Amino acid sequence: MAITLHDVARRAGVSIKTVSNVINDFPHIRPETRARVLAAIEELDYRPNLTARGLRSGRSGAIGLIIPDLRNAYFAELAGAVMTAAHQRGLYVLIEQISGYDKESELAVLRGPRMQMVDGILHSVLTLDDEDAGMLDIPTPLVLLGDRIYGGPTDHVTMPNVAGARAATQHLIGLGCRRVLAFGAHQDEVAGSAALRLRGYLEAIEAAGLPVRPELIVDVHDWHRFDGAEAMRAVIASGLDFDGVVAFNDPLALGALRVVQEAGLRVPDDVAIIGFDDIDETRYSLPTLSTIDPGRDEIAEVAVGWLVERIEAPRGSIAPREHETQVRLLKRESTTRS
Amino acid sequence: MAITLHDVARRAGVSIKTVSNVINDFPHIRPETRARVLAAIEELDYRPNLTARGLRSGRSGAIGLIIPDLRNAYFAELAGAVMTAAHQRGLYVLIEQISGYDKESELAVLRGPRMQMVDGILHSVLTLDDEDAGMLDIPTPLVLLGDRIYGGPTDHVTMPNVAGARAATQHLIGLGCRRVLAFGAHQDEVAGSAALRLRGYLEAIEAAGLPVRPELIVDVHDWHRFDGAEAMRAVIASGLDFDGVVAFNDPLALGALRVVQEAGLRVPDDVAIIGFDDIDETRYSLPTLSTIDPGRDEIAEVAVGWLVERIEAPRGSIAPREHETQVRLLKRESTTRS
DNA sequence: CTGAAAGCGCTAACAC
DNA sequence: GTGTTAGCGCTTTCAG
Repeated sequence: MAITLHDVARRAGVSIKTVSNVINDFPHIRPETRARVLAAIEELDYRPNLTARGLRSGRSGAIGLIIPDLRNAYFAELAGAVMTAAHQRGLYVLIEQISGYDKESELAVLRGPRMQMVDGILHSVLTLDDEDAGMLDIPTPLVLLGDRIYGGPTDHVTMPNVAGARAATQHLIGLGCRRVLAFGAHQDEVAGSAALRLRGYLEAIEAAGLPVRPELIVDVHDWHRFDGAEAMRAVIASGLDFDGVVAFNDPLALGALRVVQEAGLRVPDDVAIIGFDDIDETRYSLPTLSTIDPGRDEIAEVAVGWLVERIEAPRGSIAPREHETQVRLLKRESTTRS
Repeated sequence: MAITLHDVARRAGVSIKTVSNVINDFPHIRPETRARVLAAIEELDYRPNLTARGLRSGRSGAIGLIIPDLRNAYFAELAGAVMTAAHQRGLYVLIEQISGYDKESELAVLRGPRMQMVDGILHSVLTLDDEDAGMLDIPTPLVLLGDRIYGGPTDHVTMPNVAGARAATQHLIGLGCRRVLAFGAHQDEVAGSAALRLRGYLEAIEAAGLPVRPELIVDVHDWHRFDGAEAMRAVIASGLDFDGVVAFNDPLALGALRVVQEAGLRVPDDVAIIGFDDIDETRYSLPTLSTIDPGRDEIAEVAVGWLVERIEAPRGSIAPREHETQVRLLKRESTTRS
């Protein structure tokens, strides 16, 4: 059996309350008493039982992080940033992946037993949209990540999806591209990153006075490297003519980059390619990949900060807030024509 | 305040024990009583308080996973595999990253407050070695991942580091390479993946009757893509002559791959390159990267299975076991000469 | 400044 | 089959 407060109290010749006071840095303790308690803690190698503390105080000291998939580098990097921000505040992070690409799976995780014991939840929205805002009005403090829910009941930390995709598309048009692929669309959806990035693409095309060509909008359902490669293979096999690619995330872009070059096209001279998210890998592909920096550390820092505020404030006392990070276009070799 | 067992019991007109019995699928409950309780649970939307259950039962339902760094794709992919294996057994996973590259940081995580509330720990060893085996004799069930501790007090699931590196090196020698770089060594260490992979390299060089050239052993401390690129830049700047690279992990190989090609060398014709770990990305680089498959899913499955056995068995009743996955050499373009 | 006692929500003995 | 009771280890009143 582990050492408890009682053992320490007995050893130090005080009551458990005094030990508890010392541990929790209560003021008004005589220095010699404190020293005696500290010595007892040291000698017995006492560690407080966090479960018991959690039961009594109603706080677990954990926050939940719900993300689509750790194998996606963007989310792994985001998870790392969230863990760093949380640890600085003495919290630990319970990561959950959304098992399926549908609303039921997503809500199941949010309401599941695992998220029931955390003090607050950071939820990177995958399929939920404005219609589902009501489902998010849960008792646990919640901060949403990613672009999808507007007018929701809680805080929302986003990256500038529309503006980012618009900037990326404008950049390619500025390079002289006239047949730019929107690569990774989900045309059956009205909200979500895919829809917003497509909107940014369309805005840039129209602003430049170019025609919107439906055949240049390529749907790719999953956003892994593999899917980008497969989709690009199909595009090339179809004989479609194109000279630029705005990929809706970096793995898609990297998969496409590979296949484009395999087909004998030069990047960026024949085809310019730009991604989205600035995962580490984009700095070391050949050629290096231009991309949109979503401000990952800033997202993590703001989101954790707001979540902590919500955990500490009475429920309902904080009105929904929104934070959008700054767009940063990172120009690398895949869009630098000599 | 949340709904408790008492609320359900009152609603159903039974005692809390009966409700508890229903929830825990005890036999010997009259069907109509069970139905009444279930209805009350439904109506009140009751969810058991896992913290209270944990305090009472001494089990939290969580296992800890200690890994060096989530930003490293290998560990992110491993974490995903571990979460899958754990969820199948109804456990959740608490991931912790080791903050610094030293024994103190590593032991601090292992003994820290967060790992104190889990039922068992999966620890992917970073800097600890045989000397530290004693430090691992902790009360919490523990299964070690990665190659380093021999004769330790607990189970150990490893990948064949020596054999893998030997196979990789032999593969390059078979291609005709005579000056093969060992890329990513930590020559100040005697244990750990770096030391084992170096040993495999040396074994293959000697078995082939080639001279061991110290200048071909390149130390690279961190194993990120960036470090691989920087180290390869230095190698090329130094004018060192080489025709093959056995990189000790995939990001190192990918960083090197990039810089080698930038310098005008062709891969695999001038320089053949092979990595280690089979991260997803190796399938989509240009050229695709040959690598060693460490059997990630197998590692996760065996490790979680053994950990669960240890959690359920009395402490000390299971003798230390070892499991080593099979070597699989994946030949891709970076080592396929026409 | 420190001690005694209550109780967070649940499970596990043991009655009935 | 079901109810009663105790207590997991801690924090939190409330006395003293």
